[in-house]
Amino acid sequence: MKTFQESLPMMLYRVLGQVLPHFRSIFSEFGLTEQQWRVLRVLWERDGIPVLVLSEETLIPGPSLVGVVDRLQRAGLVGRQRCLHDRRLVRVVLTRKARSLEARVTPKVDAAYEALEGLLSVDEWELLREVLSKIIARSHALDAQVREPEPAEESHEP
Amino acid sequence: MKTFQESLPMMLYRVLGQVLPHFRSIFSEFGLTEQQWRVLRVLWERDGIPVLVLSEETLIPGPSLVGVVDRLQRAGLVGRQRCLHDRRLVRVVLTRKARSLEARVTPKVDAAYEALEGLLSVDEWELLREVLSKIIARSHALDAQVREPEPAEESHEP
DNA sequence: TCAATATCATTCATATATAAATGATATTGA
DNA sequence: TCAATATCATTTATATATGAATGATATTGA
Repeated sequence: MKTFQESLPMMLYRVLGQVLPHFRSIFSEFGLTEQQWRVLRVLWERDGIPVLVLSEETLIPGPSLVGVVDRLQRAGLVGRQRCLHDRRLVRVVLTRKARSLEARVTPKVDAAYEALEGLLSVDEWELLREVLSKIIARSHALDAQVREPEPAEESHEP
Repeated sequence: MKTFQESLPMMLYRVLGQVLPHFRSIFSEFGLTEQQWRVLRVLWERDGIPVLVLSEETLIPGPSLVGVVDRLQRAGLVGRQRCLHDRRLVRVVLTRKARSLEARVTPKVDAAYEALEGLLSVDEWELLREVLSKIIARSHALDAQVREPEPAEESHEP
Protein backbone atom coordinates (compact mmCIF):
# COMPACT_ATOMS: atom_id res chain seq x y z
CA MET A 1 0.00 0.00 0.00
CA LYS A 2 1.18 3.47 -0.87
CA THR A 3 1.92 6.05 1.75
CA PHE A 4 -0.98 8.04 3.09
CA GLN A 5 0.56 11.12 1.53
CA GLU A 6 0.69 9.36 -1.84
CA SER A 7 -2.91 8.20 -1.73
CA LEU A 8 -5.12 9.52 -4.48
CA PRO A 9 -7.29 11.75 -2.29
CA MET A 10 -4.31 13.36 -0.58
CA MET A 11 -2.56 13.95 -3.90
CA LEU A 12 -5.67 15.60 -5.31
CA TYR A 13 -6.20 17.70 -2.19
CA ARG A 14 -2.60 18.83 -2.38
CA VAL A 15 -2.84 19.88 -6.02
CA LEU A 16 -6.07 21.76 -5.39
CA GLY A 17 -4.53 23.43 -2.36
CA GLN A 18 -1.62 24.65 -4.45
CA VAL A 19 -3.54 25.74 -7.50
CA LEU A 20 -6.80 27.23 -6.29
CA PRO A 21 -5.49 30.13 -4.17
CA HIS A 22 -4.15 31.75 -7.33
CA PHE A 23 -7.61 31.76 -8.85
CA ARG A 24 -9.31 32.78 -5.63
CA SER A 25 -7.16 35.87 -5.40
CA ILE A 26 -8.55 36.89 -8.78
CA PHE A 27 -12.13 36.16 -7.78
CA SER A 28 -11.78 38.19 -4.61
CA GLU A 29 -10.67 41.23 -6.62
CA PHE A 30 -14.25 41.27 -7.87
CA GLY A 31 -15.85 40.38 -4.56
CA LEU A 32 -16.55 36.85 -5.70
CA THR A 33 -15.95 33.53 -3.98
CA GLU A 34 -14.82 30.49 -5.91
CA GLN A 35 -18.31 28.98 -5.87
CA GLN A 36 -19.95 32.24 -6.90
CA TRP A 37 -17.58 32.43 -9.84
CA ARG A 38 -18.32 28.85 -10.80
CA VAL A 39 -22.04 29.63 -10.93
CA LEU A 40 -21.43 32.70 -13.07
CA ARG A 41 -18.96 30.81 -15.25
CA VAL A 42 -21.68 28.31 -16.12
CA LEU A 43 -24.46 30.88 -16.51
CA TRP A 44 -22.31 32.98 -18.84
CA GLU A 45 -22.50 30.03 -21.21
CA ARG A 46 -26.03 28.78 -20.44
CA ASP A 47 -28.15 31.47 -18.87
CA GLY A 48 -31.43 30.56 -17.23
CA ILE A 49 -30.77 26.91 -16.40
CA PRO A 50 -32.54 25.31 -13.41
CA VAL A 51 -30.89 24.97 -10.04
CA LEU A 52 -30.50 21.23 -10.49
CA VAL A 53 -28.57 21.61 -13.73
CA LEU A 54 -26.51 24.36 -12.21
CA SER A 55 -25.65 22.04 -9.36
CA GLU A 56 -24.49 19.34 -11.75
CA GLU A 57 -22.44 21.72 -13.89
CA THR A 58 -20.76 23.52 -11.01
CA LEU A 59 -20.41 20.42 -8.81
CA ILE A 60 -21.83 22.49 -5.99
CA PRO A 61 -24.19 20.35 -3.90
CA GLY A 62 -27.81 21.47 -3.81
CA PRO A 63 -27.96 22.70 -0.23
CA SER A 64 -24.80 24.75 -0.74
CA LEU A 65 -26.02 26.12 -4.02
CA VAL A 66 -29.09 27.63 -2.38
CA GLY A 67 -26.84 29.87 -0.30
CA VAL A 68 -24.48 30.67 -3.16
CA VAL A 69 -27.38 31.81 -5.34
CA ASP A 70 -28.86 33.73 -2.40
CA ARG A 71 -25.67 35.75 -2.06
CA LEU A 72 -25.34 36.28 -5.80
CA GLN A 73 -28.92 37.52 -5.77
CA ARG A 74 -28.24 39.93 -2.91
CA ALA A 75 -25.24 41.19 -4.89
CA GLY A 76 -27.58 41.92 -7.78
CA LEU A 77 -25.87 39.44 -10.10
CA VAL A 78 -28.63 36.85 -10.62
CA GLY A 79 -32.36 36.42 -10.24
CA ARG A 80 -34.65 33.44 -9.74
CA GLN A 81 -37.56 32.50 -12.00
CA ARG A 82 -39.93 29.69 -11.30
CA CYS A 83 -40.39 27.64 -14.45
CA LEU A 84 -43.91 27.75 -15.91
CA HIS A 85 -43.92 24.31 -17.50
CA ASP A 86 -42.62 22.53 -14.44
CA ARG A 87 -43.17 24.63 -11.38
CA ARG A 88 -40.81 22.55 -9.29
CA LEU A 89 -37.91 24.03 -11.25
CA VAL A 90 -36.30 27.35 -10.43
CA ARG A 91 -34.22 28.92 -13.14
CA VAL A 92 -31.30 31.16 -12.33
CA VAL A 93 -30.88 34.10 -14.68
CA LEU A 94 -28.07 36.61 -15.02
CA THR A 95 -28.59 40.34 -14.55
CA ARG A 96 -27.09 43.00 -16.79
CA LYS A 97 -24.60 43.69 -14.02
CA ALA A 98 -23.39 40.09 -14.13
CA ARG A 99 -22.99 40.23 -17.89
CA SER A 100 -20.80 43.30 -17.70
CA LEU A 101 -18.76 41.57 -15.02
CA GLU A 102 -17.84 38.78 -17.39
CA ALA A 103 -15.72 40.97 -19.61
CA ARG A 104 -13.59 42.09 -16.67
CA VAL A 105 -13.22 38.77 -14.86
CA THR A 106 -12.73 36.32 -17.70
CA PRO A 107 -9.48 37.72 -19.15
CA LYS A 108 -7.74 37.50 -15.80
CA VAL A 109 -8.97 34.00 -15.12
CA ASP A 110 -7.99 32.88 -18.61
CA ALA A 111 -4.51 34.29 -18.14
CA ALA A 112 -4.14 32.44 -14.85
CA TYR A 113 -5.33 29.26 -16.46
CA GLU A 114 -2.82 29.64 -19.26
CA ALA A 115 -0.09 29.96 -16.67
CA LEU A 116 -1.37 26.76 -15.12
CA GLU A 117 -1.35 25.00 -18.45
CA GLY A 118 2.27 26.01 -18.86
CA LEU A 119 3.23 23.79 -15.94
CA LEU A 120 2.84 20.65 -18.05
CA SER A 121 3.30 19.70 -21.68
CA VAL A 122 0.28 19.20 -23.90
CA ASP A 123 0.87 15.48 -23.84
CA GLU A 124 1.04 15.42 -20.09
CA TRP A 125 -2.24 17.30 -19.77
CA GLU A 126 -3.92 14.90 -22.15
CA LEU A 127 -2.52 11.95 -20.25
CA LEU A 128 -3.74 13.39 -16.97
CA ARG A 129 -7.23 13.99 -18.31
CA GLU A 130 -7.39 10.47 -19.71
CA VAL A 131 -6.40 8.84 -16.47
CA LEU A 132 -8.74 10.97 -14.38
CA SER A 133 -11.57 10.24 -16.81
CA LYS A 134 -10.92 6.55 -16.41
CA ILE A 135 -11.24 6.81 -12.65
CA ILE A 136 -14.50 8.67 -13.00
CA ALA A 137 -15.87 6.27 -15.59
CA ARG A 138 -14.98 3.24 -13.51
CA SER A 139 -15.72 4.55 -10.05
CA HIS A 140 -19.12 2.85 -10.11
CA ALA A 141 -17.17 -0.37 -9.61
CA LEU A 142 -16.56 0.80 -6.05
CA ASP A 143 -20.30 0.62 -5.38
CA ALA A 144 -20.40 -3.14 -5.87
CA GLN A 145 -18.29 -3.65 -2.82
CA VAL A 146 -20.98 -2.09 -0.65
CA ARG A 147 -23.86 -4.14 -2.01
CA GLU A 148 -21.71 -7.26 -2.37
CA PRO A 149 -23.44 -9.15 0.47
CA GLU A 150 -26.46 -9.34 -1.87
CA PRO A 151 -25.49 -11.57 -4.84
CA ALA A 152 -27.96 -12.56 -7.58
CA GLU A 153 -31.15 -12.61 -5.68
CA GLU A 154 -34.68 -12.84 -7.03
CA SER A 155 -36.92 -10.24 -5.53
CA HIS A 156 -39.65 -12.01 -3.61
CA GLU A 157 -41.65 -9.64 -1.49
CA PRO A 158 -42.16 -5.84 -1.52
CA MET B 1 -8.98 26.91 -23.87
CA LYS B 2 -10.40 23.68 -22.59
CA THR B 3 -13.97 23.39 -21.53
CA PHE B 4 -14.82 24.47 -18.00
CA GLN B 5 -15.73 20.88 -17.25
CA GLU B 6 -12.31 19.73 -18.47
CA SER B 7 -10.39 22.26 -16.42
CA LEU B 8 -8.01 20.81 -13.87
CA PRO B 9 -9.93 21.93 -10.77
CA MET B 10 -13.23 20.59 -12.05
CA MET B 11 -11.67 17.28 -13.03
CA LEU B 12 -10.13 16.91 -9.61
CA TYR B 13 -13.36 17.89 -7.86
CA ARG B 14 -15.22 15.33 -9.92
CA VAL B 15 -12.83 12.52 -9.06
CA LEU B 16 -12.94 13.36 -5.37
CA GLY B 17 -16.73 13.55 -5.51
CA GLN B 18 -16.86 10.06 -6.99
CA VAL B 19 -14.26 8.41 -4.82
CA LEU B 20 -14.62 9.88 -1.34
CA PRO B 21 -18.21 8.85 -0.54
CA HIS B 22 -17.09 5.22 -0.55
CA PHE B 23 -14.54 5.94 2.12
CA ARG B 24 -16.85 8.20 4.10
CA SER B 25 -19.41 5.44 4.40
CA ILE B 26 -16.73 3.36 6.11
CA PHE B 27 -15.70 6.18 8.43
CA SER B 28 -19.30 6.80 9.45
CA GLU B 29 -19.65 3.17 10.51
CA PHE B 30 -17.26 4.09 13.31
CA GLY B 31 -18.77 7.49 13.98
CA LEU B 32 -15.86 9.25 12.29
CA THR B 33 -15.82 12.03 9.74
CA GLU B 34 -13.30 12.09 6.93
CA GLN B 35 -11.19 14.72 8.67
CA GLN B 36 -11.31 12.91 11.99
CA TRP B 37 -10.09 9.76 10.28
CA ARG B 38 -7.28 11.69 8.59
CA VAL B 39 -6.08 12.95 11.96
CA LEU B 40 -6.17 9.46 13.43
CA ARG B 41 -4.54 8.02 10.31
CA VAL B 42 -1.55 10.29 10.84
CA LEU B 43 -1.39 9.86 14.62
CA TRP B 44 -1.47 6.07 14.28
CA GLU B 45 1.89 6.43 12.54
CA ARG B 46 3.29 9.38 14.49
CA ASP B 47 1.64 9.81 17.83
CA GLY B 48 2.12 13.00 19.80
CA ILE B 49 2.98 15.40 16.99
CA PRO B 50 2.18 19.11 17.36
CA VAL B 51 -0.93 20.66 15.86
CA LEU B 52 1.11 22.42 13.20
CA VAL B 53 2.65 19.19 11.95
CA LEU B 54 -0.71 17.49 12.10
CA SER B 55 -2.12 20.27 9.97
CA GLU B 56 0.59 19.80 7.36
CA GLU B 57 0.25 16.03 7.27
CA THR B 58 -3.54 15.94 7.11
CA LEU B 59 -3.86 19.01 4.88
CA ILE B 60 -6.48 20.27 7.31
CA PRO B 61 -6.11 24.03 7.77
CA GLY B 62 -5.30 25.22 11.28
CA PRO B 63 -8.61 26.79 12.18
CA SER B 64 -10.47 23.68 11.03
CA LEU B 65 -8.10 21.38 12.85
CA VAL B 66 -8.89 23.01 16.16
CA GLY B 67 -12.49 21.89 15.85
CA VAL B 68 -11.62 18.45 14.53
CA VAL B 69 -9.32 17.81 17.49
CA ASP B 70 -11.93 19.23 19.86
CA ARG B 71 -14.48 16.68 18.66
CA LEU B 72 -11.98 13.82 18.74
CA GLN B 73 -11.15 14.87 22.28
CA ARG B 74 -14.82 14.89 23.29
CA ALA B 75 -15.12 11.42 21.76
CA GLY B 76 -12.28 10.28 24.02
CA LEU B 77 -9.98 9.49 21.14
CA VAL B 78 -7.19 12.04 21.62
CA GLY B 79 -5.77 14.36 24.24
CA ARG B 80 -3.77 17.60 24.14
CA GLN B 81 -0.40 18.15 25.78
CA ARG B 82 1.38 21.47 25.85
CA CYS B 83 5.00 20.92 24.90
CA LEU B 84 7.50 21.64 27.68
CA HIS B 85 10.42 22.71 25.51
CA ASP B 86 8.40 25.10 23.39
CA ARG B 87 5.25 26.04 25.16
CA ARG B 88 3.68 27.45 22.03
CA LEU B 89 3.31 23.90 20.72
CA VAL B 90 0.40 21.64 21.56
CA ARG B 91 0.90 17.96 20.94
CA VAL B 92 -2.02 15.69 20.09
CA VAL B 93 -1.82 12.23 21.62
CA LEU B 94 -3.91 9.12 21.04
CA THR B 95 -5.89 7.45 23.79
CA ARG B 96 -6.05 3.71 24.30
CA LYS B 97 -9.53 3.82 22.82
CA ALA B 98 -8.17 5.32 19.62
CA ARG B 99 -5.50 2.67 19.38
CA SER B 100 -8.02 -0.13 19.63
CA LEU B 101 -10.07 1.60 16.96
CA GLU B 102 -7.23 1.34 14.48
CA ALA B 103 -7.46 -2.44 14.20
CA ARG B 104 -11.12 -2.27 13.29
CA VAL B 105 -11.07 0.68 10.90
CA THR B 106 -7.86 0.10 8.96
CA PRO B 107 -8.74 -3.25 7.34
CA LYS B 108 -11.92 -1.85 5.85
CA VAL B 109 -10.23 1.29 4.59
CA ASP B 110 -7.39 -0.73 3.11
CA ALA B 111 -9.85 -2.98 1.32
CA ALA B 112 -11.64 0.03 -0.15
CA TYR B 113 -8.34 1.51 -1.23
CA GLU B 114 -7.39 -1.73 -2.95
CA ALA B 115 -10.65 -1.60 -4.85
CA LEU B 116 -9.76 1.93 -5.87
CA GLU B 117 -6.32 0.86 -7.02
CA GLY B 118 -7.96 -1.77 -9.18
CA LEU B 119 -9.50 0.95 -11.32
CA LEU B 120 -6.17 1.69 -13.00
CA SER B 121 -3.09 -0.28 -13.95
CA VAL B 122 0.08 0.06 -11.93
CA ASP B 123 1.62 2.05 -14.75
CA GLU B 124 -1.31 4.39 -14.92
CA TRP B 125 -1.16 5.06 -11.20
CA GLU B 126 2.53 5.81 -11.41
CA LEU B 127 1.95 8.10 -14.36
CA LEU B 128 -0.80 9.91 -12.50
CA ARG B 129 1.35 10.41 -9.43
CA GLU B 130 4.21 11.70 -11.51
CA VAL B 131 2.11 14.26 -13.31
CA LEU B 132 0.40 15.45 -10.16
CA SER B 133 3.76 15.75 -8.44
CA LYS B 134 5.00 17.89 -11.27
CA ILE B 135 2.09 20.27 -10.88
CA ILE B 136 2.75 20.55 -7.16
CA ALA B 137 6.47 21.01 -7.63
CA ARG B 138 6.01 23.71 -10.25
CA SER B 139 2.98 25.48 -8.84
CA HIS B 140 5.19 28.16 -7.30
CA ALA B 141 5.59 29.45 -10.85
CA LEU B 142 2.03 30.69 -10.60
CA ASP B 143 3.03 33.14 -7.86
CA ALA B 144 5.18 35.28 -10.17
CA GLN B 145 2.23 36.18 -12.33
CA VAL B 146 0.53 37.97 -9.47
CA ARG B 147 3.38 40.37 -8.88
CA GLU B 148 4.10 40.79 -12.57
CA PRO B 149 2.10 44.02 -13.13
CA GLU B 150 4.69 45.81 -11.01
CA PRO B 151 7.75 46.09 -13.27
CA ALA B 152 10.24 48.49 -11.69
CA GLU B 153 8.08 51.52 -11.24
CA GLU B 154 8.73 54.54 -9.08
CA SER B 155 5.63 55.60 -7.30
CA HIS B 156 4.67 59.12 -8.26
CA GLU B 157 1.18 59.42 -6.98
CA PRO B 158 -2.02 60.39 -8.78
C1' DT C 1 19.23 43.14 27.68
C1' DC C 2 15.31 44.38 25.53
C1' DA C 3 12.46 45.94 21.92
C1' DA C 4 11.07 44.32 17.41
C1' DT C 5 9.68 40.45 15.06
C1' DA C 6 8.27 35.70 14.30
C1' DT C 7 5.80 31.55 15.45
C1' DC C 8 2.02 28.71 17.24
C1' DA C 9 -2.59 27.68 18.56
C1' DT C 10 -6.63 29.66 18.80
C1' DT C 11 -10.76 32.66 17.94
C1' DC C 12 -13.86 35.16 14.94
C1' DA C 13 -16.95 35.96 10.96
C1' DT C 14 -18.43 34.25 6.93
C1' DA C 15 -19.03 30.71 3.30
C1' DT C 16 -19.48 26.04 1.96
C1' DA C 17 -20.07 20.71 2.56
C1' DT C 18 -22.67 16.75 4.24
C1' DA C 19 -26.65 14.01 5.40
C1' DA C 20 -31.30 13.93 6.54
C1' DA C 21 -35.77 15.89 6.22
C1' DT C 22 -39.60 18.83 4.31
C1' DG C 23 -43.15 20.96 1.23
C1' DA C 24 -44.64 21.70 -3.25
C1' DT C 25 -45.33 19.87 -7.60
C1' DA C 26 -45.18 15.94 -11.31
C1' DT C 27 -45.60 11.45 -12.78
C1' DT C 28 -47.02 6.90 -12.71
C1' DG C 29 -49.79 2.71 -12.33
C1' DA C 30 -53.79 0.29 -11.11
C1' DT D 1 -59.03 9.25 -11.74
C1' DC D 2 -56.49 8.99 -7.85
C1' DA D 3 -53.37 7.18 -4.56
C1' DA D 4 -48.57 5.97 -4.42
C1' DT D 5 -44.25 7.46 -5.76
C1' DA D 6 -40.75 10.47 -7.64
C1' DT D 7 -38.59 14.90 -8.34
C1' DC D 8 -37.07 19.57 -7.21
C1' DA D 9 -35.73 23.29 -4.29
C1' DT D 10 -35.25 24.24 0.11
C1' DT D 11 -34.43 23.87 5.23
C1' DT D 12 -32.12 22.00 9.24
C1' DA D 13 -28.17 20.57 12.07
C1' DT D 14 -23.60 19.73 12.17
C1' DA D 15 -18.83 19.86 10.35
C1' DT D 16 -15.29 22.01 7.72
C1' DA D 17 -12.90 25.86 4.81
C1' DT D 18 -11.25 30.56 4.33
C1' DG D 19 -9.14 34.86 5.63
C1' DA D 20 -8.23 37.98 9.24
C1' DA D 21 -7.09 38.78 13.88
C1' DT D 22 -5.47 37.70 18.72
C1' DG D 23 -2.73 36.27 22.82
C1' DA D 24 0.99 33.68 24.45
C1' DT D 25 5.53 32.34 23.83
C1' DA D 26 10.26 32.33 21.17
C1' DT D 27 13.73 34.30 18.65
C1' DT D 28 16.44 37.83 16.86
C1' DG D 29 19.22 41.99 16.35
C1' DA D 30 21.00 46.26 17.89
